[in-house]
Amino acid sequence: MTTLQSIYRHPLLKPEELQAIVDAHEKTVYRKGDYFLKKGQTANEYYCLEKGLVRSYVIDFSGREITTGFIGENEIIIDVMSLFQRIPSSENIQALTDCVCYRIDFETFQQLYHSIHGFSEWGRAWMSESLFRLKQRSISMITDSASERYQALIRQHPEILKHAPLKHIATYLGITDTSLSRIRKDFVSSNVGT
Amino acid sequence: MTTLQSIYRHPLLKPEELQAIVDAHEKTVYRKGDYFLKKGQTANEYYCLEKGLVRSYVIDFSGREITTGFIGENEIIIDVMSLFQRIPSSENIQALTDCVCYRIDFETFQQLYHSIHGFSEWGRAWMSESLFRLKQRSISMITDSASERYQALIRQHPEILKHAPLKHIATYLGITDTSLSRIRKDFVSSNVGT
DNA sequence: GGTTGTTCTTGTCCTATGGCAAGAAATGGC
DNA sequence: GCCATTTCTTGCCATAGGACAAGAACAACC
Repeated sequence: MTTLQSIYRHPLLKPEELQAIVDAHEKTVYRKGDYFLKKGQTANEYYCLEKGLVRSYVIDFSGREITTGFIGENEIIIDVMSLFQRIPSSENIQALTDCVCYRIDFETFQQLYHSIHGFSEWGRAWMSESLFRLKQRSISMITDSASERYQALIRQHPEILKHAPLKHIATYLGITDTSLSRIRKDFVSSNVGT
Repeated sequence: MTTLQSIYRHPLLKPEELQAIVDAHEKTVYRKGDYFLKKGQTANEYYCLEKGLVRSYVIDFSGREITTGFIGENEIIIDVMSLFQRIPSSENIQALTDCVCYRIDFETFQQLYHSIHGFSEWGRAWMSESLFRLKQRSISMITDSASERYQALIRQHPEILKHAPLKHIATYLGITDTSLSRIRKDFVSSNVGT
């Protein structure tokens, strides 16, 4: 199963429709450090990530980078608000590693979205799940300790450890890199022998 | 401008299409304490709120209620994941006051959604904005102090003060009601004479 | 392979918020 | 109006995580 097939899997998409969607994508390569989207730009496309790791972040009022998300393989690299509302992005999206991905531009997407019934159903399902995950994240910020959030993140995205510096992970968790360093030390020593 | 017209305003919706959408809703009344949706139920409709205030919440692992959102007038009362994915809801949605709202069931919605081009555009725009607001909330949990978050919430939804007990507001902000009580005291005294 | 910049760890002390408990105030039946 | 319940405030002490700074480890570049 390819990246695109796994991303677009949906019960209402017939094989030939899925094929049409897949064919609308164009393979693209990004190098570590490249930007998929910069704050202030209006997105004109989105990307399905086959290989690599990506980070999105915003700059807060005091100039500090706050990581808003990590995007892993078989996930979509997109600023929904910028792409669909045609407004300048408020976040930056940057490759943490070299990336292989599949690009589709807005116009092509729109045309497929409105001509293939199952595709707009897929789109709504994808948005629903994004909303759900984001809500889970908000709840986790409230109910879980920083250490629990760290462990959950690493469980879901172990590749982050290799490619993102502590400070990026820390701002995603809502703590300082100093604290994360201490949390990680406790975590390691509590695992000795396992 | 009625509640429904304000909620469904969209550049691609022609007046007669908007009218068809509006006509598909049925006025309903809820009493304070009533549930729009309970955890475990699968949503079969959503509601546009004309008058009143609503709270959504989940129960965490230790049995504590965590407020996940407040819904005010001219906003939509919905569990997106449950309604569109046809799965049991993980949250409870409850009226904090008597409410006047307009109900539309899933089947009717689906039919309009797929027959009126502008309506699915509207739906996607609504989802985009929901995602955006939720992301802003996550960022705010990281960059702002509890006191700043409280003040922002009250600015956006002053009616919450009258209708929600401290403990509901506190869990939404991610703090205890004790802390919120102290924060509010500081806030009041810092505003003496203004 | 040294130099420079970045990342990570660690120490010390500080602050925001939590936990718990008691009492005061408000609210809701009846 | 009275009682029971819930909500809100306050005090005391505990704790998680922050601020800052120094040094160690690592990486990158020439």
